[in-house]
Amino acid sequence: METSHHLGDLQLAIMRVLWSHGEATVSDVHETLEPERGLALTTIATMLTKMEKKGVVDHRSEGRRFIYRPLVSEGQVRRSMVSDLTSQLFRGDITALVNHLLSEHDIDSEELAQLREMIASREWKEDR
Amino acid sequence: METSHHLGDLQLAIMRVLWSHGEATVSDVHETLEPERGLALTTIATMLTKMEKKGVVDHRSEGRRFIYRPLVSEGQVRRSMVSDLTSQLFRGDITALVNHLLSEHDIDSEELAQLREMIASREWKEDR
DNA sequence: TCGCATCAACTACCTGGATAATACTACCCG
DNA sequence: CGGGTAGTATTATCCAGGTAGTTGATGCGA
Repeated sequence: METSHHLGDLQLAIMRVLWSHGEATVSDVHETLEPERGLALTTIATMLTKMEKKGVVDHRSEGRRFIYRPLVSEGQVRRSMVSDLTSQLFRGDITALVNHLLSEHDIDSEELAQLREMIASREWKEDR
Repeated sequence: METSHHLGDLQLAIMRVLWSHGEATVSDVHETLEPERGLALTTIATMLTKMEKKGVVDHRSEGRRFIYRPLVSEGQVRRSMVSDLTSQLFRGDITALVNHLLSEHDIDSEELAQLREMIASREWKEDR
């Protein structure tokens, strides 16, 4: 598997709602996203239908309303999207991506220290 | 500026040809991509037209054929696409992305050492 | 019970990426 | 000079993401 779950912007926003709520109705999602997006409720509903067709969410009926539930985890989506980008732009070379991040994006010394920490603890784990 | 140069798969492949050749005709691009993609020449031509309309390439005529030239650098595209992904998936937190890379993608100890090196040299540069 | 509010279904439209056939044009060669 | 060829322009299709109106069912409140 590892079936390239490529999601668009709105789809991600919807997934984020589902991930944090566990499950949600169309209205729930709509209300949550209303402030920053101001989309019609039908837009959300349509999107959820499409996403269900794609297999990233699922629903069950409760009375006349649909309760949606994520079928893929945030981790899966991240892995898949990060992998896609890495292979597209860096021929799959993760260190090349990190190198890019270090040289082309602003990282302050505090963050650098954090990164050093992360790597160190990875290395310990490695030769355990 | 920093105008979000979001490119699709084929568009990236075409850009890569232009970046490595400096400039190229439609046929050049077509011949280069033929092996792995097997696309019609007109497909490449159409794509280049669209890309020109978007402002990522440029052309001049030489006789009856067009010589295309990239208008954005590989670095710009990378920055822009990596930034997009980072803000989409990690709320712009670069260290979160690196953390994700470390824990969710396979990195061998040699690569870890490389990363440690990168960070170290960054830190020196930082407190110069 | 009747009408209104709620909610999903259906349909539609726009954009951009990907793909390609067909049409047009200008040059070169015989 | 006239036609074939090389090469661009035009046009079209398909798909997915994004956006939303209209319609249809249904249950709740007066």
